[in-house]
Amino acid sequence: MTGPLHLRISADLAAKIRSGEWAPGYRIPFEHELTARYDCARATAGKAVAALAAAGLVERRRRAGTFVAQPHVQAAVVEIADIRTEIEGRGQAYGYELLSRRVRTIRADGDEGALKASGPGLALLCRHKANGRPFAVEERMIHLAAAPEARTADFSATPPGAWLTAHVAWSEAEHRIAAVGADAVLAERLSLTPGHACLRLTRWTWRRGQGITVVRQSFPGEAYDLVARFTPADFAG
Amino acid sequence: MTGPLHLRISADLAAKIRSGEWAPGYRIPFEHELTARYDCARATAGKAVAALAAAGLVERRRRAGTFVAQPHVQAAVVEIADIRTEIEGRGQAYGYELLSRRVRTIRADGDEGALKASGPGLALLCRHKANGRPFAVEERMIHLAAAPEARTADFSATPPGAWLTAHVAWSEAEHRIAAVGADAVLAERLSLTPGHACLRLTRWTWRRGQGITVVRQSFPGEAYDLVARFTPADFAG
DNA sequence: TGATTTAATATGTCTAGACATATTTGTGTG
DNA sequence: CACACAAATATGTCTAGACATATTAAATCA
Repeated sequence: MTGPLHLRISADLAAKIRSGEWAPGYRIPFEHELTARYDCARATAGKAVAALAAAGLVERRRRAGTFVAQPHVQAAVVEIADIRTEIEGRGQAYGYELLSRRVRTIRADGDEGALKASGPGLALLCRHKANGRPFAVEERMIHLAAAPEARTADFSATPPGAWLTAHVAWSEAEHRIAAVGADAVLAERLSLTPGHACLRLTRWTWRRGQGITVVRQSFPGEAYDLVARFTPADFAG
Repeated sequence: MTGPLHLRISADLAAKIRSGEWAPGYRIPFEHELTARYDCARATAGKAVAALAAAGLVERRRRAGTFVAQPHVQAAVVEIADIRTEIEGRGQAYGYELLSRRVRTIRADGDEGALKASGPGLALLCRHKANGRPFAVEERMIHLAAAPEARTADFSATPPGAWLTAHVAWSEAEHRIAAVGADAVLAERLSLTPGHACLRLTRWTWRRGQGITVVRQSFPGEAYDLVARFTPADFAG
C-alpha cells in the first residue's frame, strides 16, 4: 500500500470493518495504539479515524473510544442528469418542444407554494423526446424576481433546465420521486393511455432560502429508471 | 459565532460562496492569508478549507490556489429508511406478514443475475402494512453462501431488511427506482386494481463484490414518495 | 444503599514549525 | 516561435507537543 500514511490507516481500518472482522459495536484501537502501531503522530492517526467517522463507518465518543457504527440508514446518491444528457447517453436522438409559455403570478399553495416566492413567474410547459417519441413532459415555474434574465430567454430552442444551470446558481434543492397514473392530459402529451404508470420527479430549487424554480417532470414508467449507487466510504479497502 | 475556530472559518467562507459574493471560479484567500486574518496556525485554516473541498464547494490546485467550484451535477441524497421506521415515523401502526419462504437456486438472469451469485438462495415474499392496510410488497432473495445464518432466522417475526442490517455488513449497494403498473398478482397483494401505478424500488447489496441480497419493494403510488434533499454542504452559513 | 463528587482518560482542537509534491510561470535555448 | 528547463509557490502531509472538553469509572459522602 502506498500513498499518504493517513489514507493507508483509514483503508486498513475500513477493510477490517467491511470484512466483518470488526462487527458493529466493536471498539477499534485507541489513537495512541494506532500511533504506536503505525509509528506516527497522534494527529495522523486522528485524521485517519476522523475520515472514517465522517464517512459514517465509525462513531467516536470521548473518553469511551471509537466504535464501529451500526449499519446506517440506506442513503443513496441519485445523480439526476440533464434529460438531454440522459437521452444522448443512451445513443438516442434528443428532441425538444416548447408547448406553452406565459407569465403569471406564482401560486401560494401546491407545489409552487413550497418555493415561498411571490410575484410574477414564468410558467413553461415543454416536452422532451427520444428518437422522436415522447420521453418526458416538463411543467416548470421560474421565479422572475430570482432569475430576471429568464423573461427574455428563448426557451423555444433551449430547454429551461439547461438554461438555468448555466445562468442561475442554486444552493439548496429538494426532490420528490413518486409514481402516478397518467391523467387524460398527461396521457395525451406522452402518447399513453390514461392511467398508465408514470414516474414523476418534482424538484424545488432555492438560493439563500429564496425560491428559484420548481419543475415537475413526468416519464412513462417503462422509459426511465432512476439509478442510485451507494458505497459507505471511498476507501480502497 | 462560537465553537471551534476551523468551523467558524468554514462557515464564513461557505457564506461568501452561497451568497454569490464569491462566484464560481473565484480564487478564495490562500491559507497564509486566512492564517493572518484569523490569527491561527496554517493547519487550522487548512482544515477549514479541506472541509469545503470535501463538501464540493471548492476545488484546490497546488501552486494555483483554491477556487469556488462550478455548480455540480444534480446529485440528490435519498435516505431510504427501513420501512418500519418510515411507517412509524408517520405515526401509523406497523404490521408485517411473511407470505412465502423457500430455498431455491439463484437465477443467473434478471434481477438476481446482477448479484453475480450462484448456489442456493432464500426466496422470501412479505408484506408491510400501515394501519392494517398494505403498504409495500417485498420480494427478496438472500444468497445463503454470503449469509448462512439466514437459513435458520425466523422471518415470520422479523422483517428480512431489519435482520440483514443487524447481521450482515455490506459495502456496496445499487438502487433502481421505477414506476410500474401493478400486474394482477401485485394488485391483489396490495389490494389495488390491476394497472394501478406503483413505485418500485429494487436494491442490490454486495460485500466485497459478492452478492448478498436483492430486494424488490413495490408501493402503491399514492402511499410513498421518495424525498431527496441536496445542499452542497453542511455549514450553517 | 444511593447519590454525588472526583479523578482518569480518549477524543477534540490547536500551534509552530518541517519537508514533500505538484503546477504555474518565467527564462533561456535551439 | 516553440520547447525544454528551472525557480517560485500553494497545497499536502506530518511531527511533537499543549490544553480543552466530555464522559466514564471509582471514590466518597449522606
